[in-house]
Formats: sequence, C-alpha cells, structure tokens
Amino acid sequence: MQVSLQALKAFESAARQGSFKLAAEELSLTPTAISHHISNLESRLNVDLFHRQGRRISLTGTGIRLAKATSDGFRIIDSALEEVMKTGSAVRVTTTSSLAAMVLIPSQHEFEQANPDISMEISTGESVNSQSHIIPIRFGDVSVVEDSDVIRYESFNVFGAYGIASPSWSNESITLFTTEWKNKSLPVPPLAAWLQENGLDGANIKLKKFDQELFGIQQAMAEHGLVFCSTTLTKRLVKSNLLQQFDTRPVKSDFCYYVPNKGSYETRSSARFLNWVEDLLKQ
Amino acid sequence: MQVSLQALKAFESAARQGSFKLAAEELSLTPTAISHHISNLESRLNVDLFHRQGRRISLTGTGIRLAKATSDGFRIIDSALEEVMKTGSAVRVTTTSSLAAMVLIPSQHEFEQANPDISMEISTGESVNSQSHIIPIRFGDVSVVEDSDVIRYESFNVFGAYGIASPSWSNESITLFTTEWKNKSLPVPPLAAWLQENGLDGANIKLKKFDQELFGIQQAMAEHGLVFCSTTLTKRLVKSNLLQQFDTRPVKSDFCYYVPNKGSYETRSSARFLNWVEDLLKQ
DNA sequence: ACTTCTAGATGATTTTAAATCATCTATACT
DNA sequence: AGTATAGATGATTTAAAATCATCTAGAAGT
Repeated sequence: MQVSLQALKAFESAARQGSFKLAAEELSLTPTAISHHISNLESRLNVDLFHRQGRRISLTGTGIRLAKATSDGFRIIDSALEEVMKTGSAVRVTTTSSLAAMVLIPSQHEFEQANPDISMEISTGESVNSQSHIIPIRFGDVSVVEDSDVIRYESFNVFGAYGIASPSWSNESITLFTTEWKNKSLPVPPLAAWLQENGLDGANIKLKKFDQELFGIQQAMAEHGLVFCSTTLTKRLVKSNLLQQFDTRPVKSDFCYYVPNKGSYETRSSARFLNWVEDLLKQ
Repeated sequence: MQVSLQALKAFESAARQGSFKLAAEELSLTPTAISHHISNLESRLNVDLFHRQGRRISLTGTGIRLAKATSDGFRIIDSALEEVMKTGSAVRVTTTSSLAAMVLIPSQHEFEQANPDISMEISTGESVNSQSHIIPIRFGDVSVVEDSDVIRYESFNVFGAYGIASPSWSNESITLFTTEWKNKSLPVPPLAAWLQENGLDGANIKLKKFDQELFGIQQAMAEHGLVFCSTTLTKRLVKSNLLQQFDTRPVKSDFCYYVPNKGSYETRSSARFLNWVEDLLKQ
C-alpha cells in the first residue's frame, strides 16, 4: 500500500475536529502520533493537507477535498461495522406472546449465563417483524412449514392448577379453558383427538375460549381450573409446581414452532441461540 | 480502535476476489497474513465472515453485507487519494499558444530536471480551462487584473531575424509584423509609445498583422523580417541566436501575464511551479 | 482408489510500523 | 513580560503485522 490507513484515520479525525489534540483524544493516541501520521501522509502524497499557523492549523484546499472523501468512506465502513458487531454480540428474537412470556423470558437469564458474550433481546408483536437479523419464532401449521425449519412439534394435554384433585372425567360437569386463535387459517386445538385418546366423550365438558394460550393457562392458575393447551408452554410451570398434570395422555397436534429460513441464520450467536432454544423446547 | 483497518482492507480484497491467495497478491502479502487478518476480524466482531468448505471459501450473509460497505468505503477513499496524489506529483498548466510554444514547452524539460518528482503538463485552448487544479496563465490587461496575481509585466520591442542588418529607421520602407488580438477588449500593442520612445514617426513603416504573436515572430524568422512583439516571448530566441535585438529601447505596455487567484494554489507542486515560472519570465 | 497439488489454518518467530517520551518552537492569553 | 498550550522533531520503545515452517482437507489427475 502507498499510504497507511491509520494515517488516513488520523487525518480524518484531525480534519473533522480541526485539532491534532482532539483527534488524539478521539483515537486514544498522543498528539505526537497524529502529527507523525499527518506529516507522513503529506510527504507520501507530496501535498500539504494543513496550513500551520504556529499552533493553529487549518485545512488546505486539497485537505478539504481529501477530508470529505475520508469522512464519507470511513463513515460507511464504521456504520457497517457497528451493525455487524451488534449481530455478533446480541441475538434478537421475536415470537408469540405466549412463548415469550412462558418460556423465553423466564429462560433469558439462563441463556445469557451460559453465553456471557451474547445478549438476548426478546420482542413480541408484528411491528418488529421481518427485519433482517431478527430471528422470528412462529407458531403454525406443520403442513405449511418446511421440515428443516421446525424446532418443536407440539403436543397438547390438560393441565390443572397445582394442588387441585384429579377430576373424575366422566361424572361431573367440568369447565375447560382452551384456545381459539384469532388467525382463522390455523387448525383448532386437537381436543377431539385428545378425548378419543383418553377414551372420553366430552359431553360433560364446558369450554371457555381465549385467543392466546397464555390467557387460558393464567386463568387456570388463578381460578384453580383446568386448561387444554400445548405442552411446551406448561413444561416449566409443571416443573416448578405451579401447574400439574393428571394421568391423561397427551396428543400430537398439527402445530409446531418454527423459524422461517432457519438455515440462513449463520452468525455464531444465531447458531448458538437456535441450538439452545431447540434443546429448551425438546422433550 | 476496535478493529484494524488493515484487516478490513484484507477482508475487502478477499471478499471481492473470493480468494485469500488472490487478495494476498493484490496487497503484496502472503496468504497467511490474509488468513490471520480475517480470523482476527471474525473473532473481534464475533461473527463468521467466510464459510470454509475445506480449501474453498464463500462469504456468509454477514460477510456479504460487510463486504459491500468496505468496498464502497475504500473505493471512495482510494479514488480521492488517487486524485490528491496526482495533484501532488504533477502540475497542469494551460496558457496561450504563444507562451506555451515559445516559452513553457521549450523549458518543460528543464523544470522536470529541477523537480524530478513533479511532472508538468501543458495545454492550450479554452476547453481545458477552469478545471480545478489546472493552473491557467493568462495574458491580459493590467488594469483588470489583481496586482498579486501578476507574474510578469510585459514590455514590447522590435526584433529581427538573426543576421540581418539593423534597419535605418527613418529612410527606407520597412515592413513590421505585429499583433491584433481577436479579443477586441484587449489593448493594442504599444507601437505608438515605442515610436515615441525611440524618436521615430513611423511614416515609412508598413504593418502586417497576425492574431497571435507567435505567428508574427515565426514569420519574421522565416522571411528575415522584423516583428514588434513582447519581450517575454523572444528572450529565449534572442539568447539562442535565432532572433536579434537592435539598438532600440523597449517600452512598457498595458499587458501582463497573470494567474487568476494565484494565492489559492497551495500544493507544493503548484507553489514550486509558480516560483519557477515567475523566475523564468523575470527579466 | 491412490497420489499429487493447492488453498487455507495454525503457532512460533521475526520484522516493521506505529506509539511514546523527551525536548523544542511559536503563539495565544493573562 | 510570563505562562500555558498546540504542535514539530528526533530517538527510543512497544506492539502489531508479516513471515516461516508445518499441517490439514479437498480437488484434480492418473
């Protein structure tokens, strides 16, 4: 190379700030280093870049032109670097309220403990969606999702608030919270299959529907009731004795959690997050 | 600084060429250096920039984004550097055909000998004019020019082809070549003042006019005739015995050579050229 | 399938560039 | 005038970057 890039960086800063001293501070160097860089630059280019009026300096015409280019050039590079650095040190996830509130947010700290160099940002809602480098975890119909994008095939079961007695399924009248998604193109929760799997007819079951699983689960906990919902969301609550399972058998569903174009997330932090979240949801 | 600019340069080249080996050649380094730079960059940014498939490499998504920014940024900087380097290593001058042909071009070699690091480009004609960093040397009316821009106040005299006898000014019929500039706002050559200064009435002098001094001078040499013209153009020819002076006295004129906004040429090569050309025209 | 060749990775060592220190000059400010 | 500040200059130290030697894996040729 003809001229040193560090010298150009020093020049850019000095030109922008009109002072070698300030440039030195900005770049964490001594003013001497800036002076050396700039005079080196001037002699290599064979032009004056600054007028020296004793201790006061000002750009020459050539200096002005070069300063414009170096500022523009470095600004482009620096802002890209900043962006890349962000993608390296943080992983941004957006997902459903239910998964966020019941699974991801409670485990956020654990992820950051295990990966101290990666910070994790979780968001919900549509607005943030589909910005590149934000990883969406969606809940959807298995039949319209690429197999390789799936991170969890969903099963359903009935759960109850901790401490309540196991209901006698055939005799008494039972209220069961369940979900009816706002998005009508989604399948309905596999309650019929679950009843069949467990040899019940469901005649004595009254349903109360919420538009997010989260609400049904919370309601069950609050009212010591029962909820028919996905097993992924409840696993943690069962483990921590806020919710309990009965002797019913879970059923598979047409639902899954998936990351669209999962294969395209190739940064180290994305890869580590995806492995981690798959382990988290597994089993 | 967070990341080394040289590493970015190495990355930029490798990304553009798709090969560490080629990048190494481009930057006159070993492939090892490129490899070190890029892995250093990757670990600092905490992202992968290249996929390594054995001996084949390809950019990751992040790599592509960064490569775009670095290419753009470095291209802007490099092209400005190239431009600045040109202004440092060459001086471009544009002037009248006469000054170019009779003074500047014959002395061009001498300037480049004295300033081996500066090359000199001479052009004539209007088209090239007023591009920044091209120095125009104009011929004009003293009264409309800033004093500080003048590099030579012009005098006029009569010159003859070398070897001819001194004319007897009062007795014989004399043909004198002179100039009538196309640009009518210029003064006329100070022939009347010259006649007065030399105590002549000019009744026996026939004038033949050219629109550039150059032509009158060449005609005089070709036809062993006489020419009334500026002393700057003829000095060199007199010194080399292609033209001769007589015992006539020169007269001052309203003409001068000047460089518009002379003070604004602040590059080293411009400054050296301007000093040199002023010395060249002086006396 | 086997060798050979090439691109790149890795770690130790050397070389070069860059930063600093000490000293000096000019000028702006009390 | 005297002091304080910004920058210049040259010698020295320090740290970064290049190289060398060695190794690995995939591609190409037989």
